[in-house]
Amino acid sequence: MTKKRVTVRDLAARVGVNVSTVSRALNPETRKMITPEVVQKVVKAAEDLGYVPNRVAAALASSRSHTIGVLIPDLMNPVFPPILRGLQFALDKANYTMISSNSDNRAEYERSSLRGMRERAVDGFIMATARREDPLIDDCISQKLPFVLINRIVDRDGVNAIVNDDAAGIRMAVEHLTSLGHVHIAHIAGPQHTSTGFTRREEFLARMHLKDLSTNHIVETKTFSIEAGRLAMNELLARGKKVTALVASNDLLALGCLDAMKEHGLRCPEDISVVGFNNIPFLDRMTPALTTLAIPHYEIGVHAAENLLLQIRNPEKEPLVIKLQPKLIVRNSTAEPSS
Amino acid sequence: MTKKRVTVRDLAARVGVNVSTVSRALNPETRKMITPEVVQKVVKAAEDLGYVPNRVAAALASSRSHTIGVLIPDLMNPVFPPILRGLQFALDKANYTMISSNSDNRAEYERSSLRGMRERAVDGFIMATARREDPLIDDCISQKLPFVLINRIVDRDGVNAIVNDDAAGIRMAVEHLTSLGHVHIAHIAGPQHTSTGFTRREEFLARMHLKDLSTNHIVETKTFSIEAGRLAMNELLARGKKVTALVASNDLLALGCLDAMKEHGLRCPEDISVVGFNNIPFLDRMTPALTTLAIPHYEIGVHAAENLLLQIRNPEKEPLVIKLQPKLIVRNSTAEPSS
DNA sequence: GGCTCTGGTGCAAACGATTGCATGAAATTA
DNA sequence: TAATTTCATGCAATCGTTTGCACCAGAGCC
Repeated sequence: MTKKRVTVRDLAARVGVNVSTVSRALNPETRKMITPEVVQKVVKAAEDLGYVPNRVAAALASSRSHTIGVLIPDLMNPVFPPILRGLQFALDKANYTMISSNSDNRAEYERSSLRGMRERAVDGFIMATARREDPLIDDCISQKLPFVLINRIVDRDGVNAIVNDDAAGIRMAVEHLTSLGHVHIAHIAGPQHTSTGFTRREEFLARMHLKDLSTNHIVETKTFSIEAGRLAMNELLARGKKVTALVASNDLLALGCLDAMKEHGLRCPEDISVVGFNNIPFLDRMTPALTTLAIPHYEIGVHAAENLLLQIRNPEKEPLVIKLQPKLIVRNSTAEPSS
Repeated sequence: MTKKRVTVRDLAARVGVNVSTVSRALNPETRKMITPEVVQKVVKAAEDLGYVPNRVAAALASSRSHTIGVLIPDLMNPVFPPILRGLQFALDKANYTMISSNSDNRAEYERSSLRGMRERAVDGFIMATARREDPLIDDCISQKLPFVLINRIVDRDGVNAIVNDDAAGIRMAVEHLTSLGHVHIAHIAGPQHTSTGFTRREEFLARMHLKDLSTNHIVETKTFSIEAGRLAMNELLARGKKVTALVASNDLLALGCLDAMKEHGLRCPEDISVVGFNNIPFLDRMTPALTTLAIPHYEIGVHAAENLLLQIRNPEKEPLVIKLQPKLIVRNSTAEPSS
């Protein structure tokens, strides 16, 4: 009537060995302890009986769930899907799965997500939600939970992270604009509590100083979003100072800037050149196509997963920060200043 | 030295009750069996000791993992992130989590994903990967696994699904074009093994027949992708027949069509009007901004999760198909025929 | 005041694996 | 040939919950 689940016990009975032998025969890591011929038989029995291992039981017994948790601040931001693909690719190879959660940037939600994941006994975390000072991450450290940060990093060190080389990116952006002849360059800075927003702004300042250019045209935003970009640009324009180019802390902000410019009857790149950051898809089809910095998202995912797995296998592993290089993609939202 | 995990046993000892009481006190569904005062004490002890329940053990014991599996065909397609958000929203409320997997449209991968999820003892599935005839789904049915289909549906019935009303969408698209005065209308049809590609094409045929318009201009693609759209459009143009408008089976195909048109020196909408399907983000910023059909993605996710949970709680539930209405978004990739 | 209910708890058996240790036979060595 | 090592396998405890059933005291009933 009620066809019960097939368990290792059933396989053991059928092959005529102990469950422990079955367990070892089925687990690639312990398979070598068992006579190939027995392994053979066990595998066949498993197929015949349609055995589906119960990873939940395995997780409980071994206290390794082969699952990791992923915290994403904003799934609607197109940078994340490719990262998730990269993660999945690398995790698959190691027979791990992920449970992911989108926080919409709400710290409280991140905390409860993390808790939920811990309850589900994940073996580690990938976090893309880090703020520069983040109690959640301090908790993870003090509780010795394995994790790796992506995109955003914290101020303290001793953590594993795979990030974009933000400073290098801004350097390229500024270099690009100045080489076109721009001197009145603005910066729409992202949230300063995130390392991305902060680092990009810092480097912008540094580069501009180096070239003896004015850094008076900086506006900070509260979030990385189109709307925030629009508001910031409105503020910048309201100041009435001369600006012929701007670098936005990311593409969404850049889009908002373009919207605000349109509202003010300003053209891009004729009146103001704009460069973004992230190279999100489809923006090459806009008019103007956005000049931006491409980031190897997929690779970030792959590296993050690999790093995390290393850490899980060897908790003593030295923390590692990998900075991947961005690439400047010049399109037609940037041009020589017309004035 | 090694601070052990806090378990129900510890709480029981501290409060001076049996573990079963602790378990019942902590579980909202059984809490009412216990004296409020005892519940109180247990909860306090849990907080004091920093108890983190082990859902893995709970899942094993109760054979309900409170986890569902989600199969996505192409995470890079912007329709999916909002669906995932909708899913997460509805699952959260019920204290469920999801593990999701992106198949890149590979049936083989879907099969192994599904297997992996079953091993992880998920309580049900959300599948966006369905082909019209899909052995994987037949398997799920015969094994009585709870699942709900989203976006795409299978030919057989008796399944739960939350889909867009594709026929209605195409109807609107054709209506829009004919009311502008178009008569030479082409259709770039998506893969016919998916219900979306198939239904949209069928309805296109039906509508055109109804209006006594020629249906000679149909090209089918193998995938829903920009590149496939480009190739299809090239083929259509190579036929050399007069076409003043086209409806693409989805936005990605529409983008490909626009690319092909550009290569051939054709303008949109002056030479050919184009309407897409899905309303993916940022396409309102292109030139021309794409006329398309908006689909309530987030709601699809919410409904799908709710439906699945219902099904999990009551396996005898009657299968339900919900069709959500799309909305025509007219932008400037469509205009009156110029000739 | 005896008798049935009832509702709160305790007991102990699952759930389905993993894994340290014991065991015994075969293989190696002296 | 005896002693020793090695290797494949078995034994049984364990992981941390859930949950059916037994139990008992007090409440309600006649």
